[in-house]
Amino acid sequence: MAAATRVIAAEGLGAATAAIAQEAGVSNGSLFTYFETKADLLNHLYLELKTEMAAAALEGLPSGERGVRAQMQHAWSGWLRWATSCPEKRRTLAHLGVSDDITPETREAARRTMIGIAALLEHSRENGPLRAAPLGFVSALMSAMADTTIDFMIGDPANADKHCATAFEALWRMLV
Amino acid sequence: MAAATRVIAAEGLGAATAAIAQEAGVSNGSLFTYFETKADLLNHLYLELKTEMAAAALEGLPSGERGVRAQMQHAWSGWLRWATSCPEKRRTLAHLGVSDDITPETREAARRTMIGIAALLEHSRENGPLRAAPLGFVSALMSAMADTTIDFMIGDPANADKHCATAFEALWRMLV
Amino acid sequence: MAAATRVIAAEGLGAATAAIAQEAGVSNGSLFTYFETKADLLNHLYLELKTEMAAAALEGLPSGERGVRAQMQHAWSGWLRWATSCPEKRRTLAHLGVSDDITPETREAARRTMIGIAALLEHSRENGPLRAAPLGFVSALMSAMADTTIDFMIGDPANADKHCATAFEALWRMLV
Amino acid sequence: MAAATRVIAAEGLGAATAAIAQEAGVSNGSLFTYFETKADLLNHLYLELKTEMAAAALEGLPSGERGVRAQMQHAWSGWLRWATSCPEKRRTLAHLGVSDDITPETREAARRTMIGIAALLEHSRENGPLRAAPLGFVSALMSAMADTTIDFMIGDPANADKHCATAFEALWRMLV
DNA sequence: CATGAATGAGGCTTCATTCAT
DNA sequence: CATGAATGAAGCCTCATTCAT
Repeated sequence: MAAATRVIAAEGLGAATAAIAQEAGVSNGSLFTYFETKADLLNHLYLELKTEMAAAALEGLPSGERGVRAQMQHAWSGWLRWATSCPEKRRTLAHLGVSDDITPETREAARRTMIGIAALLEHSRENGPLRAAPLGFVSALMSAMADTTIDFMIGDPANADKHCATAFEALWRMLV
Repeated sequence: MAAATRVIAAEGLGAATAAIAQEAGVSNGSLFTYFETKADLLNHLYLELKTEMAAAALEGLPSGERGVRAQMQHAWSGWLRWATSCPEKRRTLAHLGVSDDITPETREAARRTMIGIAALLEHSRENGPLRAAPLGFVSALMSAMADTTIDFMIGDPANADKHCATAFEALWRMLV
Repeated sequence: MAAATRVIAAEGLGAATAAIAQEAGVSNGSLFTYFETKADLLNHLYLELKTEMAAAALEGLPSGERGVRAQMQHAWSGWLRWATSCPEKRRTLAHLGVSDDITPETREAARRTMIGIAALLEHSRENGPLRAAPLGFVSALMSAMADTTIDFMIGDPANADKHCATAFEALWRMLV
Repeated sequence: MAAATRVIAAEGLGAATAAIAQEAGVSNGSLFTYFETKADLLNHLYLELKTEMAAAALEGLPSGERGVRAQMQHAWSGWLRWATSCPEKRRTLAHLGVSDDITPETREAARRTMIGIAALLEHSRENGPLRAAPLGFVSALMSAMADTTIDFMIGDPANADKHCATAFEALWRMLV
């Protein structure tokens, strides 16, 4: 799993299964003891990374009495910090996100791991101008902004925190 | 070029050059008379589609005296309308956007075709809260929002105009 | 052994040893405790099935005083009844019969298990037109006719007995 | 095609496509320019060999006024002579005949190439003891006898003609 | 003796690219 | 310049067999 993350981050989804196996220190045949198919491996990896990302966002979430903005900002920071501190995981996740090998079932499962964040988002926008839009749409907008911000944080580490904060303010203006 | 758009929209970047040639009605060998390499073809296609997209956004742009908001809204609508009315071009562009075969030079050239939009954006945010952020960052945020919105417009055509408008308002709140 | 019969009947000689082991309810490794090699397993299986087939043909053979035709017909019926009542064994035997993994030694041993039938055949043809042909040739002709008949009995069960009798009469005309 | 015949005769159906390509003097990739699949190659080969075999049996067939027995004997000789003079084709055909890769369509097409022989057979048995049996059954019996005889002719070339004649007499006793 | 994960050679097939015609 | 057969490297996956536990 970790080996696959590294290899895919470096070579993209075209990475050979043999390369992943080698990076993992096992024979190429062994890989298929654990995953029936390359696609199967990719699906597992996608779900694992998404789950880890969601956990990073929600870890140590302040209680609701601190206000939903504080909660949201915490989640945003956690999310972006995780992504910038594990650039390989993030890069691999980006590759997987656009792969045709990821099944709808896996995407749905991944969506469910982010349900906590969706709840926060729902709460944030409930009285704001986006209150009438589909939640999935608002979520997707937020994700897209996060991804973009992460790219800039990685590309310009000196100002990473500033970009993170700037984007959050922009997001918040969008929502409320 | 059009053939490549159709084939890549349908089969992804893994599409065989032979399939593209066949769709274009030429022999597979001929393809390499026009493009040295598959990667070369992809780079040309990327640039062409990006250029067309930028043109669609800026076509019929109202004069500055109508206000920058009106200009921006026009560009936004043009952009999204183009993307939703040519889903194959849009899909192919999305594939190309994440390809490792697109060179930095091509990406830079593509960026330049969008310089008109960037100028609009610069003007829009000049007194707003994002005035201090790098323009590239703000551009990327806008592009990400546009892409996301396009997905929802295509997925829910009945409400396409509503989504388009909703997202523009959100974008504008972000900017000013 | 029984598991191998079932699996090979279903999947052919390409059946994986792991599949056979699983069908037998043992681990794939254990299979190689009993058989050194897949080829070894196949040879044992071939011999077992051939032996069983010969036994089915000769079981309850009437005494010689009833005449050699009666004996031969009994053997023929027993043989074909066995094959049609155990189609998996028959199918597997057919697969094994053409396999390169079956050694000459095994084939020779299998031939010996059918020595009783050969004796009957020898007795049947001793004054007939095939008296001068090599016994092995006549045996092979009979086997080929039996195999063909079995196929038609399995494919057309309603007339199985009729086909069995028809073929025996044809065989007998050949022999005497 | 000829290369495939040689390689399959020597190595069986497990023969690697690469080996066939090499024997044919082309690269392994080229093989798939002509045949979509290994199975496709096998089906073509099967049909070609069957067609050739049928042609060999019927070539120079005497006119009906010489009597059906003379015609049948001519066909039988032609058939067996072809098989014994091209042992590789014959061996390959035997392998293909039991392969799961040969589709029902191909088998049906092969059957049609032998329709001339079937007609002869129909004529031969029309007043004989097998007149009531399905023609397919009688055909299959004849084929099985032919195959067996061929094996003995190849294994004992010195007596090939004698075996050929012996078997024909046996066949004729069966039929009339 | 049983287990089952590990092995790695080998098979089929794809495809970007070349080149003789 | 067009053609399309030929190329062969590379990829995914299977499976008989081994061996540490």
